[in-house]
Amino acid sequence: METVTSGRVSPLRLVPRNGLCDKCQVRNVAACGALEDWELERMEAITVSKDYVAGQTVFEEGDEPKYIFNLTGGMIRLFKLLPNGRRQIVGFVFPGDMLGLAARGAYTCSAEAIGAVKLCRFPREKLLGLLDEFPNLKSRLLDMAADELSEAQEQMLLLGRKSPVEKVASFLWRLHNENLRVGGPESRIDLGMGRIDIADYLGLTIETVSRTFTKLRNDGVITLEGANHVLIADEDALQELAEAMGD
Amino acid sequence: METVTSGRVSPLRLVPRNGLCDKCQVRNVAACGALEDWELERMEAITVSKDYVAGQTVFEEGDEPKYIFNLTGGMIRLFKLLPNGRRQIVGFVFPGDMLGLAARGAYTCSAEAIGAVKLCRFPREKLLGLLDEFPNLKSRLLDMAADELSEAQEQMLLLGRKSPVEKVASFLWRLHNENLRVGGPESRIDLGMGRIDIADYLGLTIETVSRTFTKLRNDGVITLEGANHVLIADEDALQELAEAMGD
DNA sequence: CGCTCATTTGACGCATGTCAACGCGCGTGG
DNA sequence: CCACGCGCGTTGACATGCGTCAAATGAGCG
Repeated sequence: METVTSGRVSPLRLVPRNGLCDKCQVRNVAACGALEDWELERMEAITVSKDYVAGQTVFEEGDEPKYIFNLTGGMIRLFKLLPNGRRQIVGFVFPGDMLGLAARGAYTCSAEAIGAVKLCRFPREKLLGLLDEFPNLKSRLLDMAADELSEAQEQMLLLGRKSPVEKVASFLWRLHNENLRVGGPESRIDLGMGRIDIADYLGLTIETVSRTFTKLRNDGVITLEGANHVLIADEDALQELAEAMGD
Repeated sequence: METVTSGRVSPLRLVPRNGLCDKCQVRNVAACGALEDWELERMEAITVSKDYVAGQTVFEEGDEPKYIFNLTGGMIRLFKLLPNGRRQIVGFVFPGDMLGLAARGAYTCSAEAIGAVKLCRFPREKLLGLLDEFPNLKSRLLDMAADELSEAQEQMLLLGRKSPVEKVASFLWRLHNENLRVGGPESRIDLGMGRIDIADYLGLTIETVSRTFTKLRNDGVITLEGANHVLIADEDALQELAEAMGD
């Protein structure tokens, strides 16, 4: 947050043009925030806006990566499948995040819309071509890749070495921080997905996820508002569980 | 393997100079392979070669990332620790790989030499400065970050959804392919690390790792040559286990 | 009101972690 | 040269936490 990223946003003026990007909600957090106006125009020329419905596939693992995307609304799950059907969700995509960037030769995982989704689509080749002209953007993408890698490492720690309670607490803690980042409500978390997605993200079964929510409620750490909303009752306790402070 | 990476190596001539890089063993696989001779000279000017002994720390999670490294010999483990001491190894570094590149603001994990290690060290700021002059290198780093991310996703799948047998088989399969990549022996795998490292990489205990090796031996998939060398007895069986084809 | 699907809860078993003993190789020192 | 200790790996006995299977409950919607 306090790095290269933050210094970048300020000097941009949003001059009125008639393109997509002017009304883009995520421009301040997305990669295009690194662009000057004239660069943005070039981007816009190769950009198409696309809508997806809940459950719709954006791309599948192994597909030729013809496009790179920028999520402007909704939420996407990235996952890999084993031949026997077991699924691991390797990440969620939030508004402002890039999608399909890291793919070289083939998408390394599949992407599905969780709810209704809106995204900007760029032909991969053309975007990569622009990269040579816009060194700013290239650096920005490198930074984003670094952040993704860092998150992936954190997730490996979670999957390999955390207990179910710690996993669920970590998951809630992350959503909470994502809320804070985009200036959402203080302590009300919208899960935005079902128990299956949570389970496949945390390497658990839906039953264990459900039981763990119940346990956290009984321990006074959270309150449940229906199945899809969580109120943080004891923020310190949640953080300690998430970071596995108590043995 | 068949992507951007492979086309890159051919046009380079190794003109005789008196620098470090001329005798570098990994130049063909490392990032510096993307450089022209005059660029390489610039790199060399900021490069220092360093040696580490077994178990020595290269950097620790949270440290300010003053340096970026390129491993030229030996093997390094990257790991994260939980407050209670549990450890997750998030990756191994092989000769030719970059180290500490993704860090922004702080190293995201710790790095230790597994055996004796030799690496090239670049001051981070200076290297990043050179990036603006060498767009080739920047692209190459972006590609390397993409590959790392892909590996991380594969590891998440392993940690979250594979059984112990599948985990160990995957691990052996990876070392096997790494062997092939660098033109090593066909079916003899040098583990190069102890059971604790394997366990902390696969999210298991050392006992389970040991029992799993024994099971794979009894099932005729591998042969054990001491504790540190594995012969692949049934390559197809190993691959099927690694990719979780059965069940 | 009743269907369907998601979530919760319960009962049970097994796989994997835990704790402990043993064997082996290796270096050190008597 | 052998005795010893130490670290590492293997094996065994045991327990328990999580997955599996099944049923109950609840929410959304026609």
